[in-house]
Amino acid sequence: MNLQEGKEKFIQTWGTLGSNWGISRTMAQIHALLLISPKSLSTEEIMEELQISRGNTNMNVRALMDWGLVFKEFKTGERREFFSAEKDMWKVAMQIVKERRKRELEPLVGTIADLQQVKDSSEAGKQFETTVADLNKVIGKADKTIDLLIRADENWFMNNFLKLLTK
Amino acid sequence: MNLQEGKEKFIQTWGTLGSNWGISRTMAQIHALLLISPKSLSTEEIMEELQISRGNTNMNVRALMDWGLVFKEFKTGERREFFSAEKDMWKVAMQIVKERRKRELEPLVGTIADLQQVKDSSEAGKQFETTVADLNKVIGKADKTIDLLIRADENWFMNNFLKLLTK
DNA sequence: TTAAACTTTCAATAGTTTTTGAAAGATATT
DNA sequence: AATATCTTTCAAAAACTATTGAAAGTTTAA
Repeated sequence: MNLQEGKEKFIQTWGTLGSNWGISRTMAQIHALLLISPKSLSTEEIMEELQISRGNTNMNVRALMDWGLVFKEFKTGERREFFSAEKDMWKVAMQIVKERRKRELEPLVGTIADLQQVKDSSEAGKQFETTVADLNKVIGKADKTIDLLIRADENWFMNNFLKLLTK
Repeated sequence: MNLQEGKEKFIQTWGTLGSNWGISRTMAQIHALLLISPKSLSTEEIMEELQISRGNTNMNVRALMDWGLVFKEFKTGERREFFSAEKDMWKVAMQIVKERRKRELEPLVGTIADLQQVKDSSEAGKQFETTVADLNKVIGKADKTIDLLIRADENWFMNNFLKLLTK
């Protein structure tokens, strides 16, 4: 497999993976393209490389910036914007975990609190209460685990950063 | 909020959540319905409760069985099949993790091995190799973590099971 | 063996999501 | 101030995914 074939396969794979995870295929493909590109790319270059329209490119690049996975870069003497992705895959994974927690877990916690207000002594009511309480426990556990993971990671990063500064 | 409203909210919430995770909305709704139902339900009852067609019900119930989240039950003197969901939410979460690992992580490992065959000394080639190698490390880490999680869980279960047997 | 009860399949349809591309909106340059 | 370059928006179209419901298939009972 040569580089060109490898790039295509990587972009396709990342795209498919993304669509299994509620991320649009194109968004994941742009991300993949930027991940393997040594330099930042303009809208034009992304359009060209992935054969997609300007609007589509713009929308998805902005979504990637919302996710904190892609950043704008300005080049001196250039009016256009250039985009580049965070390359450290561990940071990428952490960022995705963080964002999903914010977008999904947090609203869920609120909903469950509401559902726990339901009181009903029928058999169906009992099962409902048990399931909701049990779900609440699992969500709580997941939330704590993710929190721990993020904290550990941030400390690790902070530690390295400090080491670098004081070296 | 009364039980009926609570049930509807639960089913809707689970459905939305599912669709963020690449699971079809209806599949997640059937799952939710079975989770809060104290008794197993027939196709007919699921159709009625969620206002969906027979074909749709059948397809999605089978998909849930594929995921190992729902089981057939036979009642004596009944020809129809009844369905019930695993109620222990921790087991549910574990089962989802296991299945996703099998369906996504495992194929990915193969693809990455292929991508690591690419050799190219250009700058673009270098970045490609670095990204793929880095991704490989993160995937490996994730895989090991999940493996540990599953093993720990299975041991825990096995331990409890043994305790129960020898009590 | 036939009929009844139930499950599965699948082509057509409905619904949802993504993409396009042209127009409008910015911002910089002359 | 007019023009050029680049970015953003959004309605319409295309692509994709889910759902229906009737027909075919299967199993059980008489």
